[in-house]
Amino acid sequence: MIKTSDVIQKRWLKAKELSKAGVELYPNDFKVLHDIGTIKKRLEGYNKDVSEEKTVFVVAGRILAIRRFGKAAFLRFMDRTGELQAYVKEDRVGSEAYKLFKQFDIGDFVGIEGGMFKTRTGEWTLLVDSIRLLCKAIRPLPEKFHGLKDTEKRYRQRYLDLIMNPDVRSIFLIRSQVIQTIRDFLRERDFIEVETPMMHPIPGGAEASPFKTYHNALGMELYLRVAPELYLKRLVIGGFERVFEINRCFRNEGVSTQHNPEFTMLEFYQAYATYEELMALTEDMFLFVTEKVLNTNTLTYQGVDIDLKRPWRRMSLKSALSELGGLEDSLFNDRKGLLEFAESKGIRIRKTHRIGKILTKIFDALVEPKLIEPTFITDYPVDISPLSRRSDKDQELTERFELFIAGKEIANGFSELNDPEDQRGRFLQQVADREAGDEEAHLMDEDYIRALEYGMPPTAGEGVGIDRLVMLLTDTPSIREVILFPHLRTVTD
RNA sequence: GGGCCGUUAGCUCAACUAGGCAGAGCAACUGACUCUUAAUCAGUAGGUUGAAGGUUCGAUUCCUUCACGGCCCA
Repeated sequence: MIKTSDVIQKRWLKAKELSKAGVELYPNDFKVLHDIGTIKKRLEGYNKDVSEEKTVFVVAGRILAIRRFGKAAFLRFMDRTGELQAYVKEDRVGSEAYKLFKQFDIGDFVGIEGGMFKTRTGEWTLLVDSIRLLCKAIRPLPEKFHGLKDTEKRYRQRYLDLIMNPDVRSIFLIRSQVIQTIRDFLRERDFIEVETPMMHPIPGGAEASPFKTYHNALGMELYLRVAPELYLKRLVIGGFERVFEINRCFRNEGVSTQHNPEFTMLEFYQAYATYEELMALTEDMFLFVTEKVLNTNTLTYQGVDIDLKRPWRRMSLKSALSELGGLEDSLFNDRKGLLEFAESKGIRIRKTHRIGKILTKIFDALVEPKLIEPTFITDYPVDISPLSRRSDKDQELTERFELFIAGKEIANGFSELNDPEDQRGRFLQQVADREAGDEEAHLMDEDYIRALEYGMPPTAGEGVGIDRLVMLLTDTPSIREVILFPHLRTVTD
């Protein structure tokens, strides 16, 4: 035992006493027949007591509160489906059993058998015929009324957070449902779910710094993936025309309320589709998810109402910059003018940045926060879109969009570049950017070029940040609130 | 990386402004109580004030450094 406070000591002694009295502290032979949710459902509409003799429920859960009255007690306990009150009376369970029950604590797991009755105040309550210890808790739970508030403790000991804070439980239930609903949506459209490598010899698919690791037996450096993109497109080449993956990506950058070093991304690819079709699909998918999970298509995020009713606004990057960012059209291709404009707005730009990067820096600072209602920004410059197909209208632009909601980037999609020669050129430009000091630029991936040379059908693909989507749907301001175990520094106690 | 704020009993928080015995509620323990809802009543116990150093007769309080966290900025 690490820190032995007085409370823990006493509980530990109590457990020893129970054990000496012949009570098994950690049995596993109790057979649960009912859960709290089911019991509550069965009682809906009942006004009389459910016969305490005829209908007996067998449930288990963790004790959250005990109110003792000498020879009787109310206790509140919970299982995965909810919370229920139980009433333990000495004359019903027997004096021996009641004596042992007196040694049970908040936090202990118990198995209970009994019928249901309504209390004087009209609350359905389990009238206990027998109660049995299923697991003794040595440490006390946080206080019943204020609960657990300390943010650091909530993250480090998430199990306590989940026990004490129903809202937190609800966030992660919604997260699970969101992911499940997305799977349903894509499967209905004939997508198959795949798993591609987490460890990449050449990190690619996004402009980001990777985590480096080392494989001892192979004697080679590997990188945790920053995106699954290049592998998923290899699968399209292999004939899996509709694929998706929902899994972790890793980016070696700062942590903030919007960034966790590992985060969950949905990526999907559909052959013979264009970025236009994916925008429509995205609208469908998001509405499908909000209607299934939240039963609505309007959201409130941090006090701001957001209507998801389609069609969503679409603007080119250029018009967004001029209309919302106050950037004159004439500056769009004027690198020097852009640098001056950025400086006048207090936006720091690195000398090595090419025009596309400068435009996105300006966009991030001046336009992104204004995109509250769902908005697709389209037509991104080629030099910041090394994997996107060029636009037929303008060879310097790509068939690409990013989706913004509530001032956050939620999704990024494009018609895929399937011309191997163009792709090689783009990689070469990225390599040059890297040599010029851009550490996030792509590396040359000859294996991927070779795959493209076998031919990839016209395809469109998209990535959706699941964490940010869940933040939006659960109205949480920090990404750490939607990740069960967010990254924290280790602490030695 | 920078700025601001925080770290006190198992939990939630006081005490810091202006240095002077470290406190409350809940939880725990003892007793009373067979329909409670943050049950109630009487009593008891519980602290390396995040860590190290400094100033001082005296530091939770002032100063320095460090650790961890939160928010904002990059």
